[in-house]
Amino acid sequence: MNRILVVDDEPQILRVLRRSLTTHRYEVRVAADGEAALDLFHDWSPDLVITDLSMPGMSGLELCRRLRAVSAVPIIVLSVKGEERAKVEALDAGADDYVTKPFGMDELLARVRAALRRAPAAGPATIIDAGDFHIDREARSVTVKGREVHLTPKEFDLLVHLVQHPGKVLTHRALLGAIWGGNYVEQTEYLRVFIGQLRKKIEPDPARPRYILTEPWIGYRFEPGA
Amino acid sequence: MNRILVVDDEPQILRVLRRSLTTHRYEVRVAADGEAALDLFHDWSPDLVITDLSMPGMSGLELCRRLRAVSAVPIIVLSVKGEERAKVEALDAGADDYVTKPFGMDELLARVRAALRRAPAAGPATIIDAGDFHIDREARSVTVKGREVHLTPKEFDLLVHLVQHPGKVLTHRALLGAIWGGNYVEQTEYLRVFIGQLRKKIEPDPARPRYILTEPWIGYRFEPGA
DNA sequence: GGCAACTTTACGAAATCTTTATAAACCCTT
DNA sequence: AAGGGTTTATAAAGATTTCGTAAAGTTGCC
Repeated sequence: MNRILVVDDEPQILRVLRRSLTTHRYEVRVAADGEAALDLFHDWSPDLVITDLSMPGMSGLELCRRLRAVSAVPIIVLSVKGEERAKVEALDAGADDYVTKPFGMDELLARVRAALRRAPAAGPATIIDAGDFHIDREARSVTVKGREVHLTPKEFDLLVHLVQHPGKVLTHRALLGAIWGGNYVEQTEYLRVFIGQLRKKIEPDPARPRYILTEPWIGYRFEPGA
Repeated sequence: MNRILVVDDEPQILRVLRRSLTTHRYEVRVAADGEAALDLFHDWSPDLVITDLSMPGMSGLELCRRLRAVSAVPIIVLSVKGEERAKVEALDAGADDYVTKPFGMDELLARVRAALRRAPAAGPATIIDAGDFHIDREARSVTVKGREVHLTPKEFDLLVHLVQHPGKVLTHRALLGAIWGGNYVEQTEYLRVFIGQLRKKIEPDPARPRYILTEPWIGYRFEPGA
């Protein structure tokens, strides 16, 4: 069931949207302003955001930008303004779609479906199964061939990143950027020691790795066993 | 530069769209009906499709479905109909967005940007198939006639470069510049030894090369087998 | 303080890249 | 077709960079 966050300062709109969306089997939460929306977004990680453009405090435009800074979640902007200028601004601020009020509920629902359909892989699954590996991202637990292994946070993130791209070579920079952030893309020594730790914990014979293969001068590659 | 395929049966609309899109640095091709659009799509693989809804022959709706059957390319549907019904149908047929004529060009351009922004980064093809060769650039793997061969980074880059220009002679300078950088265009000895290494790994009989042919005094040429 | 996780350092081993040497192939001139 | 000069092929030694690993130092939290 997809989660939709609705942001608007008019209680009446909120009521209508919530009811329609709920009856179409979406899970809905609402926020009355941008601040509350951001909080709810972080706590609840919805699959789609529908926001009004003009709100007290943070505008819908600003909300788009703030969301885009941290997420690729689909955003649909609602507004009474039909002016082209506003549409262009909103779309360039990161909105995926722009619907002018008054709108037909069926159209909005169709646009919601379209936005969700193309959503980047419908949100990373919380459980990952790949070969000998079983990973639960929520519980942050890992088992290899049924044997549970304890990983530290960084080790866990590193493994998840590798497992999510089986067979592909991930460059040192890509891994460092993903786990440690963009300021650490040069610290290849971090990678060396953490890959070493990981192998010690998950490889049957750490000296001759079977899952995490090194691609000299480039990066590392994950091969799911079996 | 992004490629956009525009489909409409009205020459006037085509002219307007082509001009606006071209001046905004998109590469544009047009088709007057669905059949032509599908052909052009396969030959040209555009990054985005803009199509009218009502056309002679295959409708825009049908075109959406046919495209969706083979691709996730973003589709923007244009139509004079403002009826909600048509919008819902088009969006559910796989369209990403729906714009009613008459529309503002700025809005359409903004929607084009939005659609391209969330498109899965249509970078240069990651998989290259040429004759006996199968190269996956993401996995950095190479197979020749199904047999996997391991290449070092420089060897890999060199091979990819050759394979990307089958039948063409690449000069020493061009290859050196592409793989080692502009400061090494004179080090033809590098090329000699790396071409040698490559042939040792991929040629059935390295002494009588079949894939990587030398063009004396000029450079090297790649011939895909089969 | 004690513990776990992370960061930093150091060094031998491994892989790749660079350089060199020699033989073979090629082109041009005579 | 013979010879000289140039380019190419190949092997192998040398240099450089990176990788794996252990261990010591640091940070933050209970």
